Amino acid sequence: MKKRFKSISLADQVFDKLEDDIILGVYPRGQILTELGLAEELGVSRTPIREALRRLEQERLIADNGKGSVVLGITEDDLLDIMNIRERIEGLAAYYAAKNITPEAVQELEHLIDLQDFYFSKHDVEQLRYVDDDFHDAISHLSGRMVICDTLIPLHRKTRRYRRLVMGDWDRAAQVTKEHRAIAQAIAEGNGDLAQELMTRHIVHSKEQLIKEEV
Amino acid sequence: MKKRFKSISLADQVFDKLEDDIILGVYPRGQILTELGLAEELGVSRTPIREALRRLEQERLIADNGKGSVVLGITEDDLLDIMNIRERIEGLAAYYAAKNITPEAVQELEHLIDLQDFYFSKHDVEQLRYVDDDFHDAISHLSGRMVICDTLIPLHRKTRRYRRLVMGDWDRAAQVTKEHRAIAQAIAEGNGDLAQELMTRHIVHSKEQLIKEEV
DNA sequence: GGTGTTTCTACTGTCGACAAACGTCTTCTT
DNA sequence: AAGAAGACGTTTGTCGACAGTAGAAACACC
Repeated sequence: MKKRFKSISLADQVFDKLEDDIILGVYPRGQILTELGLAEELGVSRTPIREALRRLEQERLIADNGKGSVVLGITEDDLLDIMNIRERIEGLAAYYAAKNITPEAVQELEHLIDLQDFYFSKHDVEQLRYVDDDFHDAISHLSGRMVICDTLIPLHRKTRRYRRLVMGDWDRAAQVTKEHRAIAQAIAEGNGDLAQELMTRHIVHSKEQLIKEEV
Repeated sequence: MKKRFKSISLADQVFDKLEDDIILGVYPRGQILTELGLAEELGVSRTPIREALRRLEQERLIADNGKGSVVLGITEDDLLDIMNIRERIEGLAAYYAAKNITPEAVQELEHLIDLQDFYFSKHDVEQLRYVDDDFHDAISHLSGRMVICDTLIPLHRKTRRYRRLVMGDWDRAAQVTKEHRAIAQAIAEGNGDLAQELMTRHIVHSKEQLIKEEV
């Protein structure tokens, strides 16, 4: 049997945990994180902590403050900017995904759509949120354009916290599943222009929903 | 006298050097870099090298290959994607810059425009390239939107190599200086919509120029 | 009491060392 | 001769240690 699960390094684990905690607000904006403190808290040496902090710094989730790292997190302005950027870029990803479509890709998208329908029918908000993430990440990957992936996927991760809120609105969740299905179909048919337009509209809707919730 | 120059850590220096070397092609695509090899070559220990490699990995300039890191660099596809993304985002930066304009910001932009005119009159292509970089970075910063900065500035860095080619075309360089001046003026006047449109058109022109050169 | 100076403490930057993982080459067996 | 098994070398992941530094606190002096 092929080796399928590559061992995750401690540094990766620390990064995943800290990223999640910061995005979800476990570490609030303004909190100071020190390498030694985290090392003790997580029971590892400073080396993997350092690596994780540097990556968080590069994603601007924390900032070096001379004395420790201060948590920045995601502000409401950030969130608006993220949606504005996604609104302008994510259609490109869908376009290229449609242009590069393969039978395997179609299958992958269909699987995600099926999952989405399943969790929707079960009213499982948490899982719907994950599938939503996966759907958008999958299309980014299917575009085959690395720069687009690198631009979009960090933005997807940063919206995780708020995605939960949006998906909690059941009418919107129903609309999302419908829009996703239409996008997947356009991509499967290789209709790049349609996929691009549907995706852009989808993000615009999500942005409007988000603005509405914040008020 | 105030301490003005913060000491740059070895890791930062290594990162800057490697990033430059990869973007400018000193390390060609496909070359394998090992931590130990670089440590010996640069005369530092593996720790700062590791940190630099991880950051390069996050920018997808290299990829971990199990045995060392393989240089990816910037492909022509990447470059096209970068310009497509900038074309869609950089107008936003200009828009916000115009909205947040301050007297200091106006002065900074005017200074960059003056510099640009100066180097243009001296036919100094190399310096023009730097000023071009600075101009676009400055507008990103003036937008005051961190997510936009984080999206655009890495893309600016990655186009450094090709910017030199473009600026070598003297007609285009003249046009660039004119377009920059118009953008700076729109921003200084606080005209966000105009700044956005001028900036977008400017990037579109640059993209078209780039495509023309590659053929 | 306020201000400049010194000390102190906590943190980061860097290093060398050790162990685990992975591929490679040799060697043994059939 | 071909294939399997094991030894070897290279590279990375992780650790603890040491030095340098920057801010804070304590102290002395006016």
